[in-house]
Amino acid sequence: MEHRIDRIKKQLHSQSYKLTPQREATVRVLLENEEDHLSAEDVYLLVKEKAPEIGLATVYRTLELLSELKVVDKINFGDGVSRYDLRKEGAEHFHHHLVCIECGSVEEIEEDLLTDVEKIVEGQWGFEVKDHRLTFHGICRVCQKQAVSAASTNESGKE
Amino acid sequence: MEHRIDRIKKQLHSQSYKLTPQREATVRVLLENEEDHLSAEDVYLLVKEKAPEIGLATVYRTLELLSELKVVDKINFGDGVSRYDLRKEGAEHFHHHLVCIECGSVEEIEEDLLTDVEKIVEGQWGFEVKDHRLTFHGICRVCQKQAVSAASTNESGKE
DNA sequence: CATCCAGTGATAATCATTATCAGATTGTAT
DNA sequence: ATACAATCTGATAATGATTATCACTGGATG
Ligand SMILES: [Zn+2]
Ligand SMILES: [Zn+2]
Ligand SMILES: [Zn+2]
Ligand SMILES: [Zn+2]
Repeated sequence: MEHRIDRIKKQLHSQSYKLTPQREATVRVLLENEEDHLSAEDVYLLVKEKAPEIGLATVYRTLELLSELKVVDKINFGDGVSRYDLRKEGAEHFHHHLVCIECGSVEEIEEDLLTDVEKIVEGQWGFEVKDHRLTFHGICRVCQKQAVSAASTNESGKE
Repeated sequence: MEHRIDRIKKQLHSQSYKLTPQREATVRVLLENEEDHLSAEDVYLLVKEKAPEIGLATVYRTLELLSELKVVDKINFGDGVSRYDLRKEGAEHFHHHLVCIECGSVEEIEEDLLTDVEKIVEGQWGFEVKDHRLTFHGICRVCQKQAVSAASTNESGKE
């Protein structure tokens, strides 16, 4: 934790930005909720618990700054809000997501998976890939099981 | 053109929706600008040229409806507006996009490219893929050429 | 005809995000 | 320490996209 804060601090300093208390509080919230996909509002409410004096605008500004520095990636799952996702240590690219259309859960995929596809895109389309966004929409493991058990219940009930 | 309108008409009827004049005008605009990625506002302005009496709300409603019927796909390139992209005839999945971070141009990729990746996701993550969104961010062919020629100009100018 | 109801247009309301601006904080030169 | 400039912050207003509301229309049904 402290280690990662230090790295981010250095990254900020390298562009002559400071790690102010507000920025640090925001980063801590992101680190503590790394598995989630928080909106700016979500982050704001969580930061407020520790640093009640912080303003919403500052949270937006901080997230924007972290986004420029590639500390976080901004992503949109189509529900009208931007979400902010910490980039894993040393990750070259943004990771992928599995969004369940039944329960709304979001799972992460760390593996790159796109190496071959990017080669094709570079070779065949002459497009120099810098980053990507890949999201799959479908049915998660849990919802699949529920569908199966619901079906067998119906069957035994001779519906 | 008429052929595709007919198919969409049937698709609407199959869910007991009607192809009203407003809806038809909207669909025609989408067909005539298939290569673009229009926002709701864009569509509204274009439809107004032919059917000046149409209201913005109706355009939003129509796009939402077409989206549910999978006639169009709603996509967000991160610029704060939703864009609507006609699904190609008979296409199983949404197509992919190449967004240039220099000039903002958007190129399309019809080829699926993700068959293998989806197999992995289904096998290894147990996730049943229904659809996907894949966007590459990078430098398009044109901007690459410009960068090269700019560099050689500098060189010959002994900058 | 009377009734019903999906669909429509105008416009108000909502909600996320951005802009503004005065005050606080920091670093630095004197 | 004092003065000064630059950065940063919080409150709040403004913006802009999208959604909700509501009265009205036109076609279908009996
Ligand atoms: Zn699920
Ligand atoms: Zn994620
Ligand atoms: Zn370009
Ligand atoms: Zn497209």
